[in-house]
Amino acid sequence: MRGEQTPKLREALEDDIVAGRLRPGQRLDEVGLAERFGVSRTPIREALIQLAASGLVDIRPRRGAHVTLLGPRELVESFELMAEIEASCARLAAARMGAADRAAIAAAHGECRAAVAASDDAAYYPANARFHAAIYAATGNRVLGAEALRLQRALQPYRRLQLKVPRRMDASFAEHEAILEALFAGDGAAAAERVRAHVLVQGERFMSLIAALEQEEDAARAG
Amino acid sequence: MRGEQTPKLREALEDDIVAGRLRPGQRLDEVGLAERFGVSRTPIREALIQLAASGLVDIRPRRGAHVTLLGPRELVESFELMAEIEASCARLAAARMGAADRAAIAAAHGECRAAVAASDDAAYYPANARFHAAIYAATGNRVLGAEALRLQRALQPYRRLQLKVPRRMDASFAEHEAILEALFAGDGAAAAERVRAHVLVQGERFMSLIAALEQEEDAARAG
DNA sequence: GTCAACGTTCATGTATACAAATTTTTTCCT
DNA sequence: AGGAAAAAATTTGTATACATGAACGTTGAC
Repeated sequence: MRGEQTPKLREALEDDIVAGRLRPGQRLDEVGLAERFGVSRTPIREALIQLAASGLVDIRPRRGAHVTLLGPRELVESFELMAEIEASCARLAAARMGAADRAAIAAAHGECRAAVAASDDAAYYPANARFHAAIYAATGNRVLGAEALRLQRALQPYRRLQLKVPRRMDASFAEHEAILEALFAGDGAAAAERVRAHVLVQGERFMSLIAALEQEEDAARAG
Repeated sequence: MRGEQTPKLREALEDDIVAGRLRPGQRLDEVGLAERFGVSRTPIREALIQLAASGLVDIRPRRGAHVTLLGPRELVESFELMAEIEASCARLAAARMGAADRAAIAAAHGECRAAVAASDDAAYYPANARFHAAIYAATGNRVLGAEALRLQRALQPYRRLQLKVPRRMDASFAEHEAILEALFAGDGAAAAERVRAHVLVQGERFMSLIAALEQEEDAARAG
């Protein structure tokens, strides 16, 4: 074959997972994927290994690859890590961001506001992701930014579950405003603390939702 | 073949890199490694891909795999990320650690003290790593701890360069004592700040060293 | 009727084969 | 002799083949 296949395969599978077309826990059959993409198992395996490294896929020896399904504990811990990293980003961004960073953050915030005004969930998600990513970029630290982005993607499949939480968008946007205020005032400590709370509360919301879903499942099984 | 080879290969190569037997920048020839380990290229490639994901190896399409060689900028940024993550670990550990965690931290600190007393560099390195790892574990957050450990290993090859910095061990140990004091007093904010400074100053020491080395090289080339 | 043991089937893990690309070496021209 | 172009050689990326281990269904016994 002509070009390098593995990177394209990795991106395609990553998009499928992040976008929710492949659900957490779903099996990723090598031969099936190979047929679907018209390649051999070799580049499929290499792509899966890379996805496993970034946390989107879980490979267990002789048991195949599955879309990562985080348990309650891992989910809480992952959100705590995300909260810590994002808080660090906010603190550093408050101290270092330039005019372009400021503009990018404000622009993403504007997109969020538009989505809230239109009550458009589908539009709020990417705008929210861009708002956070703009803060990562404003740190000027690419290694840190890449790490934050990796975690953001790994947790994205679980954010989808949160769609049903009532008035989620409004609360999220209000928190964003408080974060932006602290950032633009150059108050790194306040920005960090607000970001930490913003991310942690998301994790807690998931936990409630997951607990509710599991209770439903238990009830369904018992009934 | 009998067992799964890829995990063993990954560990062996990881050890070689972390221990400095494979130097940053060094080429990792697939067929050479395959012959050395008595396996085919397939598991070697898979191990290299995993190492690339954890940051120890750098793979560029059609140009082969090399032991990761961080440039000055990436090195500074990586140490900043490490400092932020370790600071988070310290803050959380101060709030959550139990008696067993306390004992593990104190034990590792004792090993560091012994190495300092004996002026034994070779013994200080692993003891230092265990001291930091004990703090990661004391957070009770395995995801966060795994992330901290991954970074610790990825940066280990560069710590080796620091051997020549005079009185490094004494300064490091004094900083450890201050960190331990804050941790055991339950002062998360102080512990976090002291850990952050402790890690950041290491990064700065490397930078000075690297700058000096590069100047030497330039001088050698010019002379 | 349920459970366990066995055998079949299928997927994974590794080896080998082949093609494309990069690097190195050689050769030719200035 | 120095450099550029071409050819050889090495190396990566992918495909295919094969062996081992796991999942599944079937059959038998209690």
